[in-house]
Amino acid sequence: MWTTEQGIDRLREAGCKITSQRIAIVRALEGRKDHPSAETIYGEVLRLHPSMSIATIYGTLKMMAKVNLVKVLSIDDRRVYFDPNTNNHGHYLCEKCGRLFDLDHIDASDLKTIRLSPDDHSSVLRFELFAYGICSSCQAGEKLKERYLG
Amino acid sequence: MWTTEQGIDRLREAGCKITSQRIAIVRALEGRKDHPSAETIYGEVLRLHPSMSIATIYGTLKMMAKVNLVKVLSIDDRRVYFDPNTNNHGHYLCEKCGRLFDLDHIDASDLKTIRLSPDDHSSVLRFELFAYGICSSCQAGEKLKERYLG
DNA sequence: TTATATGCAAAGTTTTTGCAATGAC
DNA sequence: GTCATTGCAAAAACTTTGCATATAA
Repeated sequence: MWTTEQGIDRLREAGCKITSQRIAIVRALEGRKDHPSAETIYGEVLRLHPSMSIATIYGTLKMMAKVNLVKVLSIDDRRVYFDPNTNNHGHYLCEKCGRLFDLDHIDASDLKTIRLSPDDHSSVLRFELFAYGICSSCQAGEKLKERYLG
Repeated sequence: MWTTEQGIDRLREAGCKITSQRIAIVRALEGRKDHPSAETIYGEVLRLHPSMSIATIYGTLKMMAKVNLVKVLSIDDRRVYFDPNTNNHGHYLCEKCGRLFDLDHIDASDLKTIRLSPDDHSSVLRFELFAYGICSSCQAGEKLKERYLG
C-alpha cells in the first residue's frame, strides 16, 4: 500500500500537475480497505472541497489507475469500483447485500502462467478473480427468516 | 453446451412463455464460442425479426442468465457480454484490440474452496477469472511496427 | 508564460421501466 | 380468457466531453 506522499510522487513522476483536488482525492483513497465508487469518493471529498466536480474525480481516478495507484473493478454491471490495494487479491460480491469483500486467502501466483493455449504468448498484465454468492451474514439472516416466518 | 431445444425447455421449465422472439434469441446464442453484447445479438436477430425490440433482448437475456443458459461477463466498464458457455472457464481481454478470448486451460476447480477467511462460510455460487493484457497477435503487430518504423 | 487541470453543463452509452397492445397457454 | 410478454419511447444511471476559466510549474 502507498501513502498520500508516495501517491502524489507517483503522479508527479507521470507528468501530472499536483493540484489541491488531486491531493484531496489521493488522500481520500490512502490506506482504504474498501472499494469506493466514483460517487462515494466525490461525496467524501466534497466536504473539504465543495467546488469539486465529478469530472475531476473521474479524471484523477483514471490517472491513478494508469500509474497503478488504484485498480478498476468491473465486478458488476452497474458501475465501476476503485481499489487502492493493487496487490494481487480476489474479490467476492455478495449478491444479496451487494457488499464487496477482499479475498486475501487466494494465492493466485500460480495463475501467472496463464496461457490462451499451450503455445500462445499473449502477455498477462494483470488478472482479477471475482467470486459471487451469498455472504455468511446474509445466509444467517435467511435462516432466521425461515425459522420464524417460513 | 446446450442446444436450442434444451434452451427452450429450460426456459419453459422456469415458467416462461415460449415466444418467437425468445426462440430467435436462444437460437442466436446456441453453440457460440464468442461473447456477444446485447447490441450484437439485437443486430443479428433483427434480420429475421425486424420488429424485435432491444428491451426484449435484455429481458430474455436476463431470464437466460437466471436459468444458467448464459453467463453475464462484466469484464470491462463499457457494457456487459453474454457467454453461452456456462462451464467453468476464464476470460482474457486484449486491451489493445478489445478481443475477448476463452481461457479453457485454467483448471479453477481448486478455487471452489474459496473462503473470505479460514472460518467463513459464505457460499461461492460462481466465480470468474479475468485476465488482461496484450494478445500475441497485437504483440506481433507492435514488433513489426518497431522494426520498420521505430 | 504556457500547458494542463478544473468546473460546469451538456451529451453519450448502456440498460431499465411504464404502459397499451399482443399473443401464449 | 388470463396473464405474461412485446414494442415503443422515455427515463435512469454512469461516465465522458467541450469549453471557458483558473492554476501549477
